[in-house]
Amino acid sequence: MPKNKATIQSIADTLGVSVSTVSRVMNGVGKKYRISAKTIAAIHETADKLNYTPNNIAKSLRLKKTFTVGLIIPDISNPWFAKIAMRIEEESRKRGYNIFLCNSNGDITVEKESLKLLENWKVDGIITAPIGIEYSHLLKSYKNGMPLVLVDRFFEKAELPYVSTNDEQGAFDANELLISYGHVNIACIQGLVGTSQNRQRVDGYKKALKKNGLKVEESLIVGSDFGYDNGYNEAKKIIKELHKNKVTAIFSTGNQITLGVLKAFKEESIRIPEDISLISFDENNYSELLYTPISTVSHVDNEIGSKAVAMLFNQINEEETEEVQRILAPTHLIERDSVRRIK
Amino acid sequence: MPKNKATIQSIADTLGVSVSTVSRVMNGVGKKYRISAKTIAAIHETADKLNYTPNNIAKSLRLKKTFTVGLIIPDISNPWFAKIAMRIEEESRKRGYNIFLCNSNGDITVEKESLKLLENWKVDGIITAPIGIEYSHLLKSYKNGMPLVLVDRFFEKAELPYVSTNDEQGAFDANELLISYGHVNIACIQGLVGTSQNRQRVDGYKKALKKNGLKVEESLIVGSDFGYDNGYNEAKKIIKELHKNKVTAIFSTGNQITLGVLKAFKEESIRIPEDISLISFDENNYSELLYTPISTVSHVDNEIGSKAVAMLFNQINEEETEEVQRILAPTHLIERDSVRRIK
DNA sequence: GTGAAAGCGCTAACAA
DNA sequence: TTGTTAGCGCTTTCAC
Repeated sequence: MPKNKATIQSIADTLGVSVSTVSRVMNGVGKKYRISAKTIAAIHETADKLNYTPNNIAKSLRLKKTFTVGLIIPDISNPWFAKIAMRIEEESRKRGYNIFLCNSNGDITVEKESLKLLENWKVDGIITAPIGIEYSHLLKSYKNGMPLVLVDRFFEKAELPYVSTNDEQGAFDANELLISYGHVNIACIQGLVGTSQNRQRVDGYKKALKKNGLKVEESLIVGSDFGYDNGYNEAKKIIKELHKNKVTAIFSTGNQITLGVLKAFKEESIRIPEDISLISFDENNYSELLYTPISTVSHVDNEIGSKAVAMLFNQINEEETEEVQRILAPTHLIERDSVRRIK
Repeated sequence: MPKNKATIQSIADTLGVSVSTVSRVMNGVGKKYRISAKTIAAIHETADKLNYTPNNIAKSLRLKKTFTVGLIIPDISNPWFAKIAMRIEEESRKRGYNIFLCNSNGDITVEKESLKLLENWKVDGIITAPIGIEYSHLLKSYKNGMPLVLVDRFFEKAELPYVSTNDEQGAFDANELLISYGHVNIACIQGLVGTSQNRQRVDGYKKALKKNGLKVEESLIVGSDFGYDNGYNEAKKIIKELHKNKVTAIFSTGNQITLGVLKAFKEESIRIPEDISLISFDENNYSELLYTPISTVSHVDNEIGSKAVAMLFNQINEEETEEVQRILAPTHLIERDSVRRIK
């Protein structure tokens, strides 16, 4: 807090009026209290002169309301989360609320600390894209009366409101496409095990296989996180064992994984889709501009952020407290050139 | 602020001790004051039982310090800014500080509002990537004693500390490369006019031309913002007038512009670099995986965020108040296949 | 039309 | 070793 010292008190003192008068004027209810136009003008003037900035901290303490919403995101540098964060910020600002941002770094300990912190800051509500492994802390906070909405990821079993996308359906569709094109040995490069996202996508993959009478070969479900390196490494392994695993198509569960796979294929001179087919979760504006335009599952939904904010404010304003709301937005398939028909 | 009611007062009451005792225990200075182990345990226990969460608002008001830094970013959904924001959050957290996030949406009015807001919240310091057109509000705040650091963009004329990259040099290098490969009619697709970034990049372009005895043709400097659509539209125009403008190479000032250009070229069946050469500002992990791997100017510097935080804390802790610090990190050229030698 | 004063939850100087 | 109390800046009830 820098030195700026002006308060309503100091304004009142220099003008010889009371703090209540200044407070009223600063809050724009001057004429409602029939304070003389002269006084109002004088107050504004000295406020300017003294470089007065209202103290929201004091205001919040007094009002027991901070006009602030806390946001916990695993990684804002991920465009997907960043886009959601942006919408949340915008929508909150429209309602006169500000954002307290916390990165959880994909680390459950940091997530828990961040939650505690936001509670300490007495934010009016919390929106979070949880790591997705544990939720007792979130549930506790929510049960304790903290307005809370989950975005992007959720917990099937918990009584926690969320807005997310139906990744399982998306994954299912992608793999059905692969199967309909004749692929049987499909590798799945998964993301962070234990997250709802990963579970949904892998489940969609499995369901598509089963529904089409194919056996789920656990050794074909590989990888361990949503990063570029994971994609790169797993792709290299798959290529090396092509004679053994007979893989003809890969289902990548995330955009960074896909980029890693592409890099590996390029290094090994593996052509897409001639040598191997690829379909990926996550649509990006560069997807069609890659050396082979990639077929993707798009779960872009610009409304996720705004829906979450709306849900949160429902809770804050205690409209419809009856039951926890859940929204699952649909995904859709974008077909390009990365999948080859082999039958 | 949800209902949670426990305060140190209520803990004190239920235990029949004083608030100071509770305060001391909650702040971990219990034994320093030789409070009995029994009391300490009892306090922690009831705190737990009552679901006590410390009130940072009250604490801040009392201490006149919020342990909070404000961050104003034009567009958090831009990976470049998001990465910086992430580092800033991380580094601040390490120091026990939290982030108050404001999106300026590339709108100077919103930027000004955000600044005012952060002042009202009495943040201990501000880091901002300014829109880059006006800076009087920032300067005023800084002169008033608010610790402040600019990132990514800066004002040559203002006495404001910043950490940014030397985009002019990067642009210069890129265009010298083009020229050394025999290109003479080079189009420059610029970003938002008036921003330091754009100015730097366009200046680098001009300098390279001049230094090599080429005339700067203003009609070849086109475009108006850093978006995808701008790249797309301008590329289409350039192609349409190829017989007139004789353009053989394009210098794109940003990654989204480049993606737009690529899309346009693809639609028009323009080959890179056979039909036209392309070099772009901004390296991304997909740059080498595009249908033609793109030569880029990389200004990736993971240290921008952490340097900015370090600078800010210098100010907050009033170490070295003597002069405003400025850092310009170097860029470097990554050559790939998108530039053709024509002489 | 304006003011006095209580109190939001906390810390820390001073007392005991 | 623990307690009492003033006060951070603000809003708002009650009083005049």
